[in-house]
Amino acid sequence: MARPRNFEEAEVLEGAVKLFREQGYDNTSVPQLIEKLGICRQSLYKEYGDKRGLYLRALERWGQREIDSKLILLASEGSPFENVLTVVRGWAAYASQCPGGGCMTVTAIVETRDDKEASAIVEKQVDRFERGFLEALGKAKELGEIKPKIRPERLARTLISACYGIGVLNRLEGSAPRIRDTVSLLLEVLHNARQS
Amino acid sequence: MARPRNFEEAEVLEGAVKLFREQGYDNTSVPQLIEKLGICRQSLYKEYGDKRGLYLRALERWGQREIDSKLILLASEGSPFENVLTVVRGWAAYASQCPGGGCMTVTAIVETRDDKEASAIVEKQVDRFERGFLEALGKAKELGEIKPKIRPERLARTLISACYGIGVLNRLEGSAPRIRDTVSLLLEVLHNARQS
DNA sequence: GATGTTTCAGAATGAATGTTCTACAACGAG
DNA sequence: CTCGTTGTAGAACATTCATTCTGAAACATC
Repeated sequence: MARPRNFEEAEVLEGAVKLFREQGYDNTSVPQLIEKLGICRQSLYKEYGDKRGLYLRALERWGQREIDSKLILLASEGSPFENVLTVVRGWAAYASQCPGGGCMTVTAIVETRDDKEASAIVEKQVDRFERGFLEALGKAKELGEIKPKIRPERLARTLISACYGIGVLNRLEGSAPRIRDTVSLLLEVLHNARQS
Repeated sequence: MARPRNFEEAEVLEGAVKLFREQGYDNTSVPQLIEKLGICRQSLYKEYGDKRGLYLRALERWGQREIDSKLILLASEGSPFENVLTVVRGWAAYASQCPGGGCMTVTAIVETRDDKEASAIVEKQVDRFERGFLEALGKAKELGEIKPKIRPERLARTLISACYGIGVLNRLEGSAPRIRDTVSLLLEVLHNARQS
């Protein structure tokens, strides 16, 4: 009953994630978004309200995708402790594969410190990630995979810190050795926590 | 032989550090700088070239001050290992004292990813910091304060990662427990590395 | 084929940005 | 005092930004 839209919701959001992730919020202009996303001005404003609206949706989508994949790994069958190791290794591998490139969440933490709505989205995702670690470690403890005196909460929180620390340093050229050694030491800590 | 200037170099730079640190580069406007720094437009441009010039100077000053204070602590008399502990504890204490507030270096890493000059300044400071840790840990090893099998490089790199990881998380509300546990675990790792 | 509705494409708008220009003020030297 | 120099104050400028507005285009229905 009307002219068909020329864009696909999913593609637009995906493109927005890409642009905002690579360039940040301020350095991505509306004209640029229009050009790269294949959506016209009017539709963008009709669909998302404004630039910030699109950003928030993109941020949420990025976090959802990023964290979901980790949670699936953490909750998958087999040894929960091994799953934790897999996620940590994977996080590090991702960093080393795209040096300089980056996690949108890290950018958002720094960029949107005064935007409560954006902060809430980020916090939610980080919390989900941490809970994922915590549940896996809790299960590992129940299964006797880690020593009784180890506190899963503390380990989970440290893993989160390490992950986002890696996320920042990955933005800094010449930090590959730092990331490598950090992960190596982290894995050693985990190894020591293991019930042998 | 001319009209005396109405501003003090040091004050201007100090104010610029404060503003850029709190708000970032993009969100700090030239009018705002003029208003808060007590320097007039013309003088700002004459003295620093442009806004970015002032930012680079401010970034350098911040890094200089921040890292210098750590290096002094790390190289001070007494046990080098204890000095490392002091700096780590101090870094964490600073974070917990100003939650949400932040290290200008962390912001710069994220904000200025395409600015080679700014990146160079940041890298230089981070390297200095890491070398400070490394030298202290090296001395500690010579003195037999840490176990022979411990590699100071790896430990130093990990400490850097942890510090800047803390710097990011400090921007995220509700991360105080994460920071606390991370430091606690970090100190435990150091404790285990100690030659008892 | 005409009508109604939704999308599209781009011009128009108004505010904010960084930077430059202009006129005036304050000093030291002659 | 007068002149040359340097700093100040703020107007003026060009650009860019996010956003809104305008008119044509593309479909479904009648």
